[in-house]
Amino acid sequence: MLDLGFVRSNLSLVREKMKDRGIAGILADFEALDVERRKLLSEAEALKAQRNTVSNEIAGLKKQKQDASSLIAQMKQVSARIQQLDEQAGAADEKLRDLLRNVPNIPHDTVPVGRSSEDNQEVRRWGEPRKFDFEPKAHWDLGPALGILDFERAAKIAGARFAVYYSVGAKLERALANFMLDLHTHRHGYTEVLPPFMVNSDSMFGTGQLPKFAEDSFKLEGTDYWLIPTAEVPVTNLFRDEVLEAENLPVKFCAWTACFRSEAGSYGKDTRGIIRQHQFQKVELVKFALPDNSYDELESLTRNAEAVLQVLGLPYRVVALSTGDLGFSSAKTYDLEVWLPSSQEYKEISSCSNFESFQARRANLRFRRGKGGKTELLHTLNGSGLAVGRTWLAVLENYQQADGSVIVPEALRPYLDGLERITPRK
RNA sequence: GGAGAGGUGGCCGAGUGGCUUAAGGCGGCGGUUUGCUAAACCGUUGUACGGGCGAAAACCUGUACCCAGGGUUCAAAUCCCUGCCUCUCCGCCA
Repeated sequence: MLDLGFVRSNLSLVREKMKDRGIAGILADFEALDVERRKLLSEAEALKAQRNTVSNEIAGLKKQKQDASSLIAQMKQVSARIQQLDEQAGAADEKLRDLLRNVPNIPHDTVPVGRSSEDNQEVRRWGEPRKFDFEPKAHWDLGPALGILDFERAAKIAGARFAVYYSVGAKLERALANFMLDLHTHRHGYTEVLPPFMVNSDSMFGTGQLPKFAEDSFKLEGTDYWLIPTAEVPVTNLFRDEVLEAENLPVKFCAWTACFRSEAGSYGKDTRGIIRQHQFQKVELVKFALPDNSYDELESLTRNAEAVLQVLGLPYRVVALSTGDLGFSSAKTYDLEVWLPSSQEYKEISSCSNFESFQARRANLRFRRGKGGKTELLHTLNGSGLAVGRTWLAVLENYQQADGSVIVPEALRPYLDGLERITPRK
C-alpha cells in the first residue's frame, strides 16, 4: 500500500507510474474522495472537541449539585450529529482506503517500461543449453516412464493439477529441498524457518494477496485460515506490528514450505506436467532490509537464487520484468528462467523482488536507528530459491539420456545415497 | 471439546461511569553535578489522521487509540454483547 500523504503530494508522479503499469485511470477519483473525507473529518472532530469540553462542564455542575439538564439535552443533539458525521466520514475513509489498497506499488526507476512480458529485459545468461543427439523428452513422459511420477492416480485422489511421486522421484524432491536449504543456510547466511502452512487474513493482507487476489488462494471453509500460496506470506508477516533494531538488519530467512494456488484463470495454461500445480514445494528467501541499501540486497538475493542453478549445472537467464508484467506489490522484480530442452525455451523458476515499503506499510513492519530513534518502515524482499517442483523437472529434462535414464547432478548425490543415475523402477 | 482466570503505553503495573488531558515505577532521551564512570536530582516521553500552513523541518492545536468489533450514555479503560488471543485445570490426540 502506498502512503496516503505521499500520494496526495505526488499525485501526478504516481499517476504517471500507474500509466507505465497500464492502469492509467486507477487514481481518477482520488482528489474528490480525499477532499470529502477531510471535510467530514474536520467537522466531526470540531463537534467532538465541543462535546469533550461540555462534558467536563457537566461533570463540574453535577459535582456542585447544580442542574445540567439543558447542557445534557444540547449534547444529546450534538452526539446524534457526531454519529451521523462519523458514519459519513467512515464511509468516505473506507472508500479512499479501498482505492489505495488496490493501487499497486510504484515501479522503481530502473524497471523497463513496457506493456507485458514481451517487454521484459534479459539481464544475463548462464550456461550453455546442452546439444542432444536425440529428441529430448518432456518430463511428463520421462517421469511416468521411469515409474516415479503419476498423474492418473493423482487425478483420482485429488483432481487436475496434482501429481504423485514414487521412490526416487519423491526422494529427489526431498533432496532438492535439502540441498537448497543447506546452500542458503551454510553459504549465504540465511536462517532457516519452518512456518505454518496456513495463515489468517491479516497476514494475507500484509503481503498484498488480499483484498485483490482472494480468488488465487484456497480458503478453508468456516475458518479464517488460508493455505499459503508462498512462504513469503507467513515469513514476511513474522514481524508484523514489530519494531526491529537497525543494527540487526538485514534479517535473512529461508523457508521450505508447500505452496497452494487455485490457479483460477489459468485454464489451458501449462496443463501438462508439473509446471503449474495446485500444490508444490518451494524454498523461499526473505529479507528485511534497510531502505538505504535494499536494491543491493535485491542483487545479492538474486545471486543467491542463481547459485542453486549454477551448482546444479542448469542453464538459465535472468530477466528484469517490465512495468506491464510487474507483480502488484513489487517495485522491481528479476525472474530466473531455467532452460527446458523439451520445449526449447526458458521457463520461470524463481522470482526475486524488492517490495520497498509497500508490504511494510500494510504489515506495519518498522525499524529504529539506535535507541530512542524514530521508527521507520523497513523494506521487504523475497525470491524463490528455488521452486522445487520446477527444479525437479528441469533436472529430469536437462540430464536425460537417450535410453530414458537420468544422470543425477553431482551436488545432489549426497542427498540420494550416492545415486548417480535414475533408471526405470522395477 | 468442557470449566475457570486474564489482555492497560517500549516494559512492569494501578485504575468499577465525570478531579484520569491513564497514577506510580522501569527503560529511553536531554540536562545539573562530576577528573571519568556510576549514583543522585531535574525535565521529557507513543502512533495515526486532521487543522494552523503555500514546500520542508520545527512548533502550536484538535480528534482517535487501554486486544478487536458492536452497543448503552450528555460522558466509557471502566457497564453490556460478540469475536480473537494468552494462561490454568479436565478431556482428546501425534
